[in-house]
Amino acid sequence: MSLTFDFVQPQPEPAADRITLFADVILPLPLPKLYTYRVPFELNDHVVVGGRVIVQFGAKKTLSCIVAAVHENPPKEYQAKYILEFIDDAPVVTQPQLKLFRWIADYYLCTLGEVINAALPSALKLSSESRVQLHPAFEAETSPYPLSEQEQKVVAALSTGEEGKSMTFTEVGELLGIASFHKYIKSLMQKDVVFLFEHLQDKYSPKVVKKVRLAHRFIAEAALEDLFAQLAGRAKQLDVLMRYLQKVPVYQNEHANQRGLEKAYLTSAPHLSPSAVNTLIKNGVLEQFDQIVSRFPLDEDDAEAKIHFTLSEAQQAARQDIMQQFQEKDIVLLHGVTGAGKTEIYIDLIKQALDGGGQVLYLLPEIALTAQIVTRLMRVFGSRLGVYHSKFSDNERVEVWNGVLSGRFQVVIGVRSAVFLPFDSLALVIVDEEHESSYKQYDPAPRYNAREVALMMANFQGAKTLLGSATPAVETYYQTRTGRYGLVSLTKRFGEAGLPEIELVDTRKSREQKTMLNHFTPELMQAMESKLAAKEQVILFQNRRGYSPFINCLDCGWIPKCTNCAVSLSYHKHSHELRCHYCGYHERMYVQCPACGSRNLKTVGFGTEKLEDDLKVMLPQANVQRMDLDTTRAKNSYQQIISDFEKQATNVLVGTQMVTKGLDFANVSLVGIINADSIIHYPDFRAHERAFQMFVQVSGRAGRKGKKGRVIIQTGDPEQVIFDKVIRNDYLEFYEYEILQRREHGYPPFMRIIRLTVKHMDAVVGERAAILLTQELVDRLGREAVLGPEAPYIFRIRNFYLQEITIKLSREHTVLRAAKADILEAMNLVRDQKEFKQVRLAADVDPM
DNA sequence: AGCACGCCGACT
DNA sequence: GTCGGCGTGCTC
Repeated sequence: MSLTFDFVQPQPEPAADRITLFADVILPLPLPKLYTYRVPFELNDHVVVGGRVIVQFGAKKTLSCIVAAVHENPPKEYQAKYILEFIDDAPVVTQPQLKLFRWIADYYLCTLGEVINAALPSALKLSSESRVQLHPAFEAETSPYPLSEQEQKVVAALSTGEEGKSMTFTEVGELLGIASFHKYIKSLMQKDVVFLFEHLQDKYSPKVVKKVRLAHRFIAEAALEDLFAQLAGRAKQLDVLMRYLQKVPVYQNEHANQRGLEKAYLTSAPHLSPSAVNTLIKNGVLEQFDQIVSRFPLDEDDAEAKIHFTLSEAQQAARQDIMQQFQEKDIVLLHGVTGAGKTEIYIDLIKQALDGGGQVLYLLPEIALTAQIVTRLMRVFGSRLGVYHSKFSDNERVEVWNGVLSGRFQVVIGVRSAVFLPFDSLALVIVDEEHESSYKQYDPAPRYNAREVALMMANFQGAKTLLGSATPAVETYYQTRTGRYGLVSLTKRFGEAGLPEIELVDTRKSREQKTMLNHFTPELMQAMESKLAAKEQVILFQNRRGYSPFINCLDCGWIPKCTNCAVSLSYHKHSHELRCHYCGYHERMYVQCPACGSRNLKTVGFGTEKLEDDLKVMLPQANVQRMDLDTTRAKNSYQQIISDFEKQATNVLVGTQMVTKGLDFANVSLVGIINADSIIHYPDFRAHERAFQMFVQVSGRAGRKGKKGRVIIQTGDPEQVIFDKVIRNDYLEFYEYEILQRREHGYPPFMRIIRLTVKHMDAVVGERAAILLTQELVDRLGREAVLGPEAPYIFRIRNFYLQEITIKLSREHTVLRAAKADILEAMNLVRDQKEFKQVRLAADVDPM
């Protein structure tokens, strides 16, 4: 595959009997339509739908893009440019994927380019880098323009070496040793000394290991004996050779020698001399060669280590039930309490699907995709398992992509974006923790929900989908009631572990009685002390990071605010900073009030950091660790905190959402929810659902392996209906209560919501645009379907003023289709107004 | 998304 | 007088 090309486009005169092909391509840009390029005739055989091609887009840009369609219809309005180069002989994006991507773009109101951008690992996209080359007509003696010293340097570098040598911009910068080298390139171009071109590079590089093997002529026994004789006295070389022969049974198996041995195995061995290895290579005893290897190595031996487990009776029954329901329904919800052993059931079903020859996709939220679960699946599925994680490098992602394409990986366990992988014969899709809001991508388009995309993909490919959760999304459970989804419930915890006992503690009462110890009620404090004394562990959940959400001057009332967003700055004690949690703006903590000079600066409210600080004082004997966005930013810190907790090096773990899922530690006997009210009182129709899920999920961390756990929820309002359901762990009752609310107020699952956000640097312009958009929507959809415009609670983020419009639609497909067309039309109408050219509009379908 | 073309302020 | 700011329009 060569990626260099020249700009002289072939212009064959099309003969009458020649077929001229055109390709519609998807550019990796947020453009609403496809662009049509002409296929050079002699490359007609190379066009593949789903393959990458290189085209010139605009005056300067060269891009790689995906062929979406090939046809013979020349565009009428314009002259199509030629495709410059074909990168792939076979599609990297398959037909089923293209179909799915079109559905995503359509459903989530975004462009195909945006979907492609999110879907392809960036290493499958090509990067273009500008290069300079000496102009062929340039001759130093005849050039009419004088060159500066710097310019001469560049010319000298370009004229040494072979004809037509080129340099990248970066290299020119390095040569001149300055950052501002662009002016010299520009000047050289004006003087016709150099010209520019774009060079596209494939960013994916396979992993290569250096290997060695015994030169062929020594394989015969006699030759080898001769060799030993020759090397007599060269002890180091003999050592190396002995080690090689020990590891590679040259006699028994000549192929073993062909495969060779990793060079590093010899050079980095403790008692061998690396230079002796090199000498043997130099003298032709050993041959060195490169081998492309997978980044996901797996010894065949590992397959032997497969674990065998048997399902419990309850699990067995659930599995049977799921299979039964799959007979009639494509989608089944497995509603199982935390710790019921859903994973074993999944594994069993995956095995069965693989035996039938199909592919399996197993989706997990990012935080739940831990090394533990991967190791477990590896043991069962060995090299057939691909792992798709956002922490992986791009090269690793390309390998998973190609592995799915080639059939090497039949099972993939992955996060949200794994739905974009090139499956073509899915038999089973599992969406674990299906209620998780992290399945929904919020910011850059496509604003998709991986659960819904997975369901659609399964539908397209005739696969069955199993949704799993202890606290199913209300929308999902509703579908089991309508009969669209099947339902299987697992209500008992695996292995005797009972459900934890949940108690409410009234913080208002404690405050009145002045018995609060910082932010802890005496009940929680006592419970912690007794659990710690019993050498058991504690998890504390507080849904706010930092030390305090804001600080306040006691003398003049000043509160520091973010300069870019309409929020107060949170105080982070460890870094001595005030930080904005929306845009990342930060400044040093003040010693005195900049408004009045007072030193009476008080922190108001509390976050995880303050809890950690307080606990270290209040429980000096305990080892307290904090787990939130701030302590897990570094690559392995999350794993480190988990493993410390697992080894019981830490006794108390304080954290945000992160502590609510995936952590299964047998020794945790107490979970504390510090401030339940902040979770319940949230201006959103899903607030109660989220609160219920969070409380139940975090409670599930308490008590495993036969120990009964205890959960203490601190609240100022214990009368809240939702607590009653949480305490009895009664999902059904919660559901019945919640579905009534949804029906009454016209929320999902009864109505569908599309949220439009209008952003502008100027609040007034933004508001005017929002009013116009609302009017246009009302004209098309009717008054009752459109709510707003309204400035959200946080009305300015990153210097953009926000306005929100909420559209409620009936769930009927035909209504939805028409409405989406209307919405796009209204948005385009606003965009086309001169006054609103700078306005940014975003649509979020099914926001969470 | 880039990048070129096109109209108004501080400099050789 | 020009260099260059970034506003808006287009890319097959």
